[in-house]
Amino acid sequence: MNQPKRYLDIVLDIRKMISQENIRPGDRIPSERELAETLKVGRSTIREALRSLELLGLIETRRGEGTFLSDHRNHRLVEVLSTFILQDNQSQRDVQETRKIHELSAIRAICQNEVSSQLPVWDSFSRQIDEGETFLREDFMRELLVLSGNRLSLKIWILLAQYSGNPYKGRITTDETAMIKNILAAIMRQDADKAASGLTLWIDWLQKESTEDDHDT
Amino acid sequence: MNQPKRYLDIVLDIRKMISQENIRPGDRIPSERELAETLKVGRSTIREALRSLELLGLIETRRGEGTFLSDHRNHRLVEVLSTFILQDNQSQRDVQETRKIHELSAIRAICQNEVSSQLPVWDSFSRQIDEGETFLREDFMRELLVLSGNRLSLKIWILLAQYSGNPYKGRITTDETAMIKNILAAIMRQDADKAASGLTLWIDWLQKESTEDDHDT
DNA sequence: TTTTGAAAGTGGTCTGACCACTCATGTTCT
DNA sequence: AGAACATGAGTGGTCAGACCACTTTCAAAA
Repeated sequence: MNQPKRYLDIVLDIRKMISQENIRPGDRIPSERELAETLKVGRSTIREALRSLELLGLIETRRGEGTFLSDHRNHRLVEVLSTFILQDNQSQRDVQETRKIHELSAIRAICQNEVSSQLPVWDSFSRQIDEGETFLREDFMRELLVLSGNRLSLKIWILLAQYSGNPYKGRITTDETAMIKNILAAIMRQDADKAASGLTLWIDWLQKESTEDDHDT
Repeated sequence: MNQPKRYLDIVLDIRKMISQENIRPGDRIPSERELAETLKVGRSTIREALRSLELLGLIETRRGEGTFLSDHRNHRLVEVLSTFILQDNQSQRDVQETRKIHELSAIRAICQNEVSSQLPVWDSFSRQIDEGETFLREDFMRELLVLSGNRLSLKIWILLAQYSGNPYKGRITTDETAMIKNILAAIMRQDADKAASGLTLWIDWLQKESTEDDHDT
């Protein structure tokens, strides 16, 4: 019977402490020595837990200052993780697929809401396309997630977006303008099914495009 | 000029070593002491890197045996992240909504697949209802997620299920049998839209039924 | 008043020491 | 010979203490 790993308990303890003390993103958490004494474990054990959380981007450490709850704006872990996890095809497919799930649900939610489907932002996107301006695909997608109103879904999506390479990272090309305008039109007339199928079309097209362009970092 | 974190380099070094030595999932990687000597750093630094990778589910350590490349590419990160993500996002609505998103996507995926939509399990559910047997709502939902084939989505769903408490925990009642049979029929004739709308109906009904349980921690 | 610098506090790293556990090897007993 | 046992080497788990590099603070000096 293997003992449960201490440092895992520590991770949970720290999390509990954070919620109990009402520590918010950006706030400082107790020092390593302090945590070690409070939780009655060695400092190295504390550090193993903290380093794990740091690699996940959940906390941020600054030498000489302390350890802080992160604002969820960090990438650090992503490159590392992608080289490990995403080598597995099934995993990578799942990430893409799950991301798509959230995007499709978001666009459906928007269409079903009279307010968010009539927002000037859609017109603005449409006008940008007409005027030959480009924008980041990711910005468009993020807008969908934000306006869907589901903050949890948004957070999950942001995570997945970090994991899922760069088909979304670029700017839209003229090849895509027709598809996007279709989507925008569908949103503005609150046609959820058409908007969803249009978005599916676009995403699938994007992923097909990116499989031909393969880079290594 | 802040020095870059050592243990982050170590993570990359270990990754490089793994690919160079052609270590595959399930294989053993060098011991901590060995790594420390090879990479010319202290053992504690090595451990911080390894613990991070372990929390991510990338490696597995067994006391007395060694450290191994993780066999199953599990997304343990989701579990850890969730405890942090959900802490400030206590809007139970978002959790329920996101859960629904995954359930609906799952049932759609099943309908669009000739194999999974024709599995005997659906007939089995149907027969159980006819014979007056009951089953846990959660078991039905889990079946959906499992058969959707997206393991990441399943992981997320399991998490959300833990956080979203009650409505799914019970057994089906006679009030629901008609709705469920509708859903099952739609699945078996691969009617994704009908299956999805039927499931929506059921879920909304469930949530309406239990509109008195509101906890905050 | 402003500047300076020493001290305290913090994370980063290393070392050496135990402990608990697994496994292979050798030894003893039957 | 075969089986049960004992031992020791190797490994991860944890701890304590020691430096180092860095930041902040604040009292002393200019």
